[in-house]
Amino acid sequence: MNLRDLKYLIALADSQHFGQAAERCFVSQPTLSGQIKKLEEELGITLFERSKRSVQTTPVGELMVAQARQVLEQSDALKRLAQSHQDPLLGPLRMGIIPTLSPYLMPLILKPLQKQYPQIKLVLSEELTDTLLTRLAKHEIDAALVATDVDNKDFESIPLFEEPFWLVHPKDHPLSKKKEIVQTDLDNADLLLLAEGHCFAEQAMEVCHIHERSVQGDLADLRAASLETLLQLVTAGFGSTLLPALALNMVSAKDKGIQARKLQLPDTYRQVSLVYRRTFPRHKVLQVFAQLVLENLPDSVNPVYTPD
Amino acid sequence: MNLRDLKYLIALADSQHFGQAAERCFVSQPTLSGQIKKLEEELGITLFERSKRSVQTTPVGELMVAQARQVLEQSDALKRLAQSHQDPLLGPLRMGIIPTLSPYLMPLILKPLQKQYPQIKLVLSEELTDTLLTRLAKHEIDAALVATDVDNKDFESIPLFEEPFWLVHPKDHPLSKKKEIVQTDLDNADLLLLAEGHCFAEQAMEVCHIHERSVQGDLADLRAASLETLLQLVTAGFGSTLLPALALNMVSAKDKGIQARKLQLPDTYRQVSLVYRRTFPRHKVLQVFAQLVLENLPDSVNPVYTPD
DNA sequence: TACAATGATAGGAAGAGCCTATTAATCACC
DNA sequence: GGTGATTAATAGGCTCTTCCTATCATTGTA
Repeated sequence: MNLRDLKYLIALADSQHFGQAAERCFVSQPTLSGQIKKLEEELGITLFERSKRSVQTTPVGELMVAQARQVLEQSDALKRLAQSHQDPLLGPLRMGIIPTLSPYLMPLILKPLQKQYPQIKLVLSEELTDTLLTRLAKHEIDAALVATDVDNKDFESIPLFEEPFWLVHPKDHPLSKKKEIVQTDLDNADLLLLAEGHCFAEQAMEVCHIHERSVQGDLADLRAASLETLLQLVTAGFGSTLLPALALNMVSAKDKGIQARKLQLPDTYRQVSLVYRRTFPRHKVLQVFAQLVLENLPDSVNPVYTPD
Repeated sequence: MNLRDLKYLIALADSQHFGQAAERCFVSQPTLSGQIKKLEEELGITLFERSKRSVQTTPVGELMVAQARQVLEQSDALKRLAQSHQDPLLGPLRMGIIPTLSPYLMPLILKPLQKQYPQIKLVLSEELTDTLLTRLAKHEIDAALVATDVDNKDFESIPLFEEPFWLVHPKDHPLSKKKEIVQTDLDNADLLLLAEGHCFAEQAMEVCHIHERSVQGDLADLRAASLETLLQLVTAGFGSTLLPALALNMVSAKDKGIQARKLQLPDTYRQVSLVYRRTFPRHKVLQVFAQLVLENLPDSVNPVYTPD
């Protein structure tokens, strides 16, 4: 049995005429005649009572025709469903993003995204890099915005921008007297950093060559769960911290008692990129997304993405 | 698109493994692989995200799979429906029957039919021969029990039995003194017959060689609408009448004031047969029906049907 | 590093579907 | 009553699809 056969069946039931039904199906009369006969043999029932001069659907045939219409209706629904999903921009885009980026990047792009590409339905998950990559591998998310180089042959990355690190300390901190922040300053800055797992902490320490011992709280549980908390601690005078550039909007807006200073050291930034499975079929939507991020970045970061 | 393709799609979605899915569909892995690829191209969407090592259904793919299940479910329903109608005995048998036969034959066969073939659903229509044949041609009924030879190349007949004519008259009628009824007696019998259209009246006159003038009521509206009415008239002394043999059960049971006598004239009977369209596909159910009628006839009629 | 597993590709064989031409039967119209 | 038109079925041949086997490329594992 075949969808085509069912079309023939319905055409013949509608027209009660082999020739006309064949025409409606764009085949010759012998073709339709033969296929109907085969269908009858396969189903084991007579669908049409033929005289030499006319055709009439049998009562059983009517039942079959009604059911055949159901089948074709469902298969048409399938085709329509497929058609409505041909646009790769359409459908949910399940995006993971790290916590040290999400609250500062997302406000910048959500509105433009909604405006320029209303068909893209962004579903966000805020989690640590490891979790994101695991979920990416499990197809639970489609892509992730992370700040680490990903070395996995299943994944590919689109580098988006470089985000410099800034030092943030209370205004009455000894460092506020210095014009420029140099390497050794960091070692004496009473640094507060995020808890384990946040790539930002490790990256900051690595690229800024900070020794473990320069960081507070390893033992005293003074490592914070979010940049927000961290900033609260700095404001309260517990020490200084490093923040990624995008997080600075928050600082300037909120508190006058603290000071933010761009590091003048080389390579003190992190690179944010969009990671996705090499096999992800809707590559287009990622390009669109990357492009849109770039168009809405502030000057405090350096774009690196170049669309093909 | 094809029902087979949808089976492949579902198998692959279920097993997430080309080889296993192919096995489940009794085809080789390259076959399934190729067909899935073709289906994806036809639908214009990626149904599965393949890495070198594994397969995963895309979100759009999941939608398609769900819809494909709907299609296959409906097509399975069609097959089941067909299967359940393969028995030609099954389903309604729309039977027409003439009024001078129905009330006497049907009581004899309905119970045995119900008992021996409970799957046959008899739908009865009681109408004059002409109407029955018209409806038969229009496929409104499947067969008809009539008492006339049908000469129509679209129709075929199964002769069932010969039903003799009896003369019925009041006990105090002059004819009751005669031992045998002969031709000339009929001309003086004050015959009452059925109204126009009933084949029985015409047949009776024809086979018994009755002259038009021997019949009452042509002008005085004394031709009755049913054999029941006719019998009432005879009982009331308005004259005599001819009845088909099966109708005699009624007479003997009801009234002692009248007398029924079998005609000893040659060929004074009518032949009851089962008429159907030559093209009617469920010939079997008609044979079964004819056989059953025969088995339940009283001795007052002569069976003529011989099953093949 | 060799081997097993997996999906994709190539090439050829078998089958299904389709078309044209024709037949057989019926109907309608002189 | 004969002739042409209409209609469904059949025959024969062509084409496209589907399928198989064999093979390759890649990846993970022992």
